[in-house]
Amino acid sequence: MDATTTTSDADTRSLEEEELRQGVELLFQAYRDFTSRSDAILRDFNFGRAHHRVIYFVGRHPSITVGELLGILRITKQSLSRVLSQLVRDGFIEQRPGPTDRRQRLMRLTEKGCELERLLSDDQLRRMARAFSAAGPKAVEGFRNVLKGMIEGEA
Amino acid sequence: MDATTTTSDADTRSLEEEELRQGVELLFQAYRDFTSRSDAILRDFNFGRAHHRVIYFVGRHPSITVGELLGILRITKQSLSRVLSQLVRDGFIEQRPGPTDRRQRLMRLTEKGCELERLLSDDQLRRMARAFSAAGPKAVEGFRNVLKGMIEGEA
DNA sequence: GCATATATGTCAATATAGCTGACATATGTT
DNA sequence: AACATATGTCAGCTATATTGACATATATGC
Repeated sequence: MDATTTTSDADTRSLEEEELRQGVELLFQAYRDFTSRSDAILRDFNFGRAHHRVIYFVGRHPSITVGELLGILRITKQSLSRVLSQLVRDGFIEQRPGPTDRRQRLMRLTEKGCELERLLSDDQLRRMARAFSAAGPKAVEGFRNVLKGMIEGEA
Repeated sequence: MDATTTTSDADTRSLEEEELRQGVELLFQAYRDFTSRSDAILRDFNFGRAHHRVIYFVGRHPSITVGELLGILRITKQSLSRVLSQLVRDGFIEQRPGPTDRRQRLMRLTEKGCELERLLSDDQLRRMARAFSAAGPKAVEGFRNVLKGMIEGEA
């Protein structure tokens, strides 16, 4: 009945919309596969994806404050608190009072935290590297530009 | 202290790795913003993102079976069951026994389901359209190619 | 110095979305 | 008849988020 296997009622939609929907679907699947790997490692530490995100962003923004991290993650401080206090307690992240504003807790990865970060990132970076080199530099630039256009405020 | 504001210890990493990490970060932020919008609409229906995904994929693959949907979503039937039975009960999705294999439940959106699908997709499609047209057709192709390279098995 | 605002932490209750395991039913296949 | 498959369902668990309320330390403005 259907000429196409996957996009059955595409006929009733414009080509342009079909292109957009294909983009949505690709993004969903890529993100799903992208995040579906480090979980085994995390489970060994009794951690979840939330811990990964915290480790990632603290690693990338050393001396970040709690408030800034909340801004990046867009979650509540209560949600962050649970994972963050575990990470601090277990020695993956250390906090120091801010030099000028001592209310702040500046965070950075410990040596142990760096190791875990690398362990966790490895698969994602490899996957990204594979996709980048398969698609080529021009494609990578396009990838970046489209993503930037999708990010809030960067439009 | 830092010459760069965001990527402080980039200096100790290769340019290539920095490019990959930038990709990871962009993907995270884009996906976060991309999915952070339809939620208000969903809440009016007492639905969550899981419902959205089911509606989306049933809309895109009419006559899909439960098993196929599970394969796309990569969740367990118990997880799917909760949201799917709500959607069927509330008349957004209808199920019919398969014509050849009557064990199957072929699913499709009802009229009501189509309306909701459009309502939910609108924001995401608009956002995608904005990013696509801002970045240009070459970038869109690159975007697609990189994402495809990140999808399991498509490497 | 007092009042107020900010940065952070914490307690408690709740919701969503996933999981595993076990078992049931209907139907198809051999 | 025996077995396999597609689906459904019950029960309990976990992770991750939410809101609301309140506490503490520190900054800042007057």
